[in-house]
Amino acid sequence: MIDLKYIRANPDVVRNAIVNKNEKADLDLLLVTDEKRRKLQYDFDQLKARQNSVSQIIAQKKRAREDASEELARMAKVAEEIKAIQADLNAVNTEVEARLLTIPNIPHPSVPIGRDESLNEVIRHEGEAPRFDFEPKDHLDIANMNQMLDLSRGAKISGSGFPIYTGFGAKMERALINYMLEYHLQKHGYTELMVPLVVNRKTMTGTGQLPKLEDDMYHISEDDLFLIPTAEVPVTNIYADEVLSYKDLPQKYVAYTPCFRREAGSYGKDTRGLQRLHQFNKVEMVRFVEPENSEAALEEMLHDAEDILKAFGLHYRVVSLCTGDLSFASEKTYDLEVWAAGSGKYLEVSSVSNFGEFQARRANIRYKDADGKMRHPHTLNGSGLATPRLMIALLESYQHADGSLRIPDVLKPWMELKV
RNA sequence: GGAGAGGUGACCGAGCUGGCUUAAGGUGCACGCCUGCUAAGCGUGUGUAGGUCAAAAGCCUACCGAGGGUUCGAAUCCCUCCCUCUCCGCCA
Repeated sequence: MIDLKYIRANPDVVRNAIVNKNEKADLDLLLVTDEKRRKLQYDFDQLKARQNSVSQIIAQKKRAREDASEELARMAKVAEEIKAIQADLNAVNTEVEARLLTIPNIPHPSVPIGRDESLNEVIRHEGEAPRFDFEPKDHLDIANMNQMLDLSRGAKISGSGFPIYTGFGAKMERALINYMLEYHLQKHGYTELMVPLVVNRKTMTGTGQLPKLEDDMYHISEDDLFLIPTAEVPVTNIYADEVLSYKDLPQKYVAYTPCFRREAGSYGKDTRGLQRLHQFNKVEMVRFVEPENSEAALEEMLHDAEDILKAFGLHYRVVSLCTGDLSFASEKTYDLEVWAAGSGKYLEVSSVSNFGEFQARRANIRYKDADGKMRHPHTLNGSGLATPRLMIALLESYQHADGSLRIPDVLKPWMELKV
C-alpha cells in the first residue's frame, strides 16, 4: 500500500495512478475518512491525556490515604466519553485501512501510459526464430504424437485446465523445473525455498492479491485458506511483520511451486493445449533489496529470466507493460514473450516486476538501514520461468517433420539422470 | 482432536498479589574514552506508530500475540480467538 502521508501530500499523483491503471478506488472518500479519523484521534488523545494525569493524582491520594472521591466522580464521566470516541475511532480506522488497501501502486515514470496491452512497449527481440522446410505443427499435436500429455483424463479427474503429463512428457517437465532451479542457484546465486502451497488471507493481502482478485483464486472456505497463484505470495511474505537489518539485504530466493488460478472470466480464450491452465508449474525468483537498489535489481532479474530462454536457444521479445496492463501492486513490469514457432505467436513465459515498497508496507516488512532508520525494503519477483508456455515453445521450435522431437542439448543431462 | 506450558521492545529476559515501571536488567547497535594491535573494560545514547510544529527540539497519545470486557486506572484480573512448545490420540 501507499504511505497515507504521501497520499495526503500528493493526491493528484495517486489519482493519476488510479486512472492510468484502470482502477476504481475512491481516493476522495479515503481522504475524507482520513480527515475524520485524525479529528477523532485528536479528541481521543486530549481526553486520554486528562485521564492519565488525574489517574496519577488518584494514585497519589490513595497511597497517602486521602479522599479521592471527587476525582473519581469526574473521571467516571471522562471514561464514558473516551469509550464512545474509541468506538467511533475504531470504526473509522477500519474504514481507512480497507480503503487504503484498494489504492494501487503508482507506476514508475518510465512506464508507458496506456489503457491496455495493445499499448505495451516492445523493447527488443532476442534470438532467432527457427525456420522449417515443412509446415510446423502446434505443440498439442507434437505432444500427442509423442504421448507427452493426457488432457482429457486430466479433465476427467479434475476439470479442464488440469493437465496430466505422461511418461516422457512428465520427465521433460520435471527436467525443466530442475534445470531452471539449479541454473538460478548455481549461476545467479539465489537461495532455494520450498514453501506452503496454501496460504491465509493476511498473506494474500500482503502481496496485493486480496482484496481485488479473490474471484481468481481457489479458496478453501472451511479454513479460509487460498491455493497460491504464484510462489511470489508465500515467499514475499516470509518476512511479514519482521524487522530486518540492512546487513540482511539483499535477499534472493528461488522457489519451485505449482500455481493455481481459477482464470475467472477468461473461458474460451487461448485455451488450446497448455496455453492457459488452472494448475501449472513455475520457478519463481523473489528479491528483497534496499530501495536505492531496486531499479538495478529489476534489470538484473530480467536478465536472470532471459538467461534461461537463451540457454534453450529460443526466440523471444522483451515487453515493458503499459500502465493499463500493469498489475495492481506493480510499479514496473517486464514481460518475456517466447516465440511459439508452430502457432506463430508470442506467449508470455515470464513477468518480472518491481513493487517498490508497496508490498513491504502491506505485509509490514521493514529493515533498519545503516543510519538506524526504519524503512521498508523494496520487493521484486520474476518468473524464471513458467513451464507450460516454455514447453510449448520447445515442442514447436524443436520439432522434426515427422513429428518427433529434438531435445535441446542443455536439457539432455537432466533427462538422463541415472539412479 | 484432548491435556499442560507459554507468547513482553532488533534479540534475550524480569514484572503478572492492578496505581512512584508511560516495561527493570542484559545483548546487540551508535558515538566517545582507555589500552602498542585485537580481546576485554568504562561512559553516554539507542523502540515503533499517530498527532502537534514551517522544520527540529519539545510535548501529547497509542503499542507488552489479536480482539473484547471489568475499573477512575490493566503488561498485570476476566472472556474469545490465533500462534509456539511438550505430552497423548489419529495419520503420510
